[in-house]
Amino acid sequence: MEIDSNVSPDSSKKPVTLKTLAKILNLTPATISKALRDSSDISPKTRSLVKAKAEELGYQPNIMARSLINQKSQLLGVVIPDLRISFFSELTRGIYEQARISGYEAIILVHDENWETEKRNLEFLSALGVDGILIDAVPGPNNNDLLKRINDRGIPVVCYDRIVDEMNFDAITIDDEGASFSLVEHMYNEGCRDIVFLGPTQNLFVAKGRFKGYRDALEELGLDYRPEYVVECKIDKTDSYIGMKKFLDSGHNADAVICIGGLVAYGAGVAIMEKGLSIPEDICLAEFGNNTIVHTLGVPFVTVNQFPYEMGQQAVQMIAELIENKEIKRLKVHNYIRTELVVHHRDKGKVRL
Amino acid sequence: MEIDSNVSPDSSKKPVTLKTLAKILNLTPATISKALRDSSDISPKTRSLVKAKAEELGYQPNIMARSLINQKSQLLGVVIPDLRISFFSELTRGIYEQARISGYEAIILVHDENWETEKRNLEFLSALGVDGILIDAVPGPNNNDLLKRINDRGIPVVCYDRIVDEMNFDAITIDDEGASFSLVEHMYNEGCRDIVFLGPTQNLFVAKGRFKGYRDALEELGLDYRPEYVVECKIDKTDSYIGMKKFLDSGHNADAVICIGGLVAYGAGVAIMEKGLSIPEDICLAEFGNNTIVHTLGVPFVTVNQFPYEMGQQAVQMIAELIENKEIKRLKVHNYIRTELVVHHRDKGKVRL
DNA sequence: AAGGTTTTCGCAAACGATTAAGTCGAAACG
DNA sequence: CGTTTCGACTTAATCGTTTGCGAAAACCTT
Repeated sequence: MEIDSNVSPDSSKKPVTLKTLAKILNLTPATISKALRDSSDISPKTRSLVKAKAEELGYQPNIMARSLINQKSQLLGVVIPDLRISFFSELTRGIYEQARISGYEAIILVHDENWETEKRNLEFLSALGVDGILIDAVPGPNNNDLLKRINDRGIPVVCYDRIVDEMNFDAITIDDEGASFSLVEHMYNEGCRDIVFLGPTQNLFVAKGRFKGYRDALEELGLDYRPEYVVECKIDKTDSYIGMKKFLDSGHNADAVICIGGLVAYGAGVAIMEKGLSIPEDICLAEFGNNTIVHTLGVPFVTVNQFPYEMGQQAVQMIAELIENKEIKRLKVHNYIRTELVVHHRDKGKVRL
Repeated sequence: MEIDSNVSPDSSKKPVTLKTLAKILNLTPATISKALRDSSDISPKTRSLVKAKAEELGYQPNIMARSLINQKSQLLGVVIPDLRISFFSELTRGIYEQARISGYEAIILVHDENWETEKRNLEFLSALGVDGILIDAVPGPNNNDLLKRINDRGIPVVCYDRIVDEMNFDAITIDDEGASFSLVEHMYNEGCRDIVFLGPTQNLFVAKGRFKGYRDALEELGLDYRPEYVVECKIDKTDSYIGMKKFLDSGHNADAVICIGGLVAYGAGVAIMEKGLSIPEDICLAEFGNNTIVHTLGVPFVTVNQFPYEMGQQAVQMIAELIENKEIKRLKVHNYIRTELVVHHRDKGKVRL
């Protein structure tokens, strides 16, 4: 501890407002406001005078006050599952960078796969008065009513990555079905025949799609669909660990595991390695999202790159458009973003910047 | 594209305000406001009547309006370098979870090691009217004036992880000097004698501290300080890659590299492996923060765990206290958070949930 | 110089919520 | 029964901005 020399005892402690400037310049707040917004109402002389003073005193328009009167905040609410997953942090990056470009500021909130947290987030965003909401929802219909109410009050909603079922919001996702199909196909070509699907299979657009791709591929490739090879688990590393462990203990053979995401793949990977099996020699591990957490297992795996940054960008573009022409809109838009199958090898020379 | 059945043609599209409720219940907005806040001014009957109606219509107090009149937003501004680095995302998690507990909502913005972005972020937060600001600053004094002005206007500032030089804000960091010292000591005990320091060494409290710990340890251990073993680079994987590459190409021997953070360690790791050297057999790699990105190199490394979650929590507690007793404060507080030396091994059985 | 036009600025209301002060009627008191 | 007190609600001001309208002053025009 040391004496703080930076606290000027009677520094103003008051923000500079229109009123402050008005008083100093012997004008009214209205005039200052107009001058700063380059209204033709105000003479060029006064305009530059005002601007100079505003600059000097470091005037900053109060966003809250402005939003109140304008009924527009230029704020975008973003709800996202978990920033520690690289897929999501990259996606978030796409969102807030594009948001600035489009003239908005992104307010980012995490729901942590918990619908009550999601509820709080949505309520907060709505109460804050954001102009639109981007949501990567918690599985399940828990907050559908709330979302509907928010949407009914004129706040557009766009889903990204995961779609909120039966709500018909505009959305941007990958082609889950197709990507999942390709993944199974790839495994097949590598010689795998006993392919496990790990993750939720319902309640979630993503889950349904990826599961359908899995089933369709099996059929197309002439493999039997065996329900015991579908291991249901939550999007959670512990839950997937338990699920995978149980499967392995049950004595079934597997030579590939398709996981619905990075967290699930991580849990599965741990279970497999604990069992003394090696990846990919004994079991091929696959997931969606090319997540960093899977890399920490230190073993090669197969992944579907979803270009999260681009997904974030496009989500913002969609919501921006919705905000700007609210009335015209009558159609549900569902855009798909490209994907790419990536096979990681043990060859460490391949590590890239 | 499909017809959107969810757009109710003339759904109100109007948020429910105090006025709305007032009109419906034949009362004035003032009464509603008081009723909802359980003022003894209002009779129990009316109170429950109002509450019922508010619940029914899903009334949400407008945060902007409330903040305007209260001159308090219950918002915390958080500026952070890069959410893709696990140290920061974990820290952010500590922040927003503690923020809720303390009754605030955290507005998270990323500066991306760019001082102009940092400036925009700070200006936005100040204009938004946050009650306090938490900052993990961009190195350099670029925004010191702005920070000072914001602070002078009564918005408390707390630094976490990195300290803003010469500003005397309250802060929470690790004991950079001590941790760095221990790291060098550890390397020495492992037999390393040619230890490189990689990263910035100035302009940044963290950098200065870690660099000082490095120098002090060398001296204590009886090793020569050789300036050519200090490789300056920015907190950026490409820049550290270039720096490390240059060092290796110059023919110097090294058996350990202490990197200032995860990004730097990653770049260094790539350079080392590209050179055909192996980690840790030829060169030990060390960093601060136990960052996931370093794990993606797939090699064992040494790290200083900084307990980012706890750091975030404590940062919030500090700012909350500052906000709540603004006038009393006269001392600069600098709290230190514990650290822990972690040595990662190649033994993959050790992978944990 | 008188009338007309334009420029330049002030007035006042509004956004939604909060709160001190005020009102009005009814119960309580001596 | 007159007066006080209190309960229950309303009025009005406020936070910082924005904006339509009105008014005064300046500029033309003939």
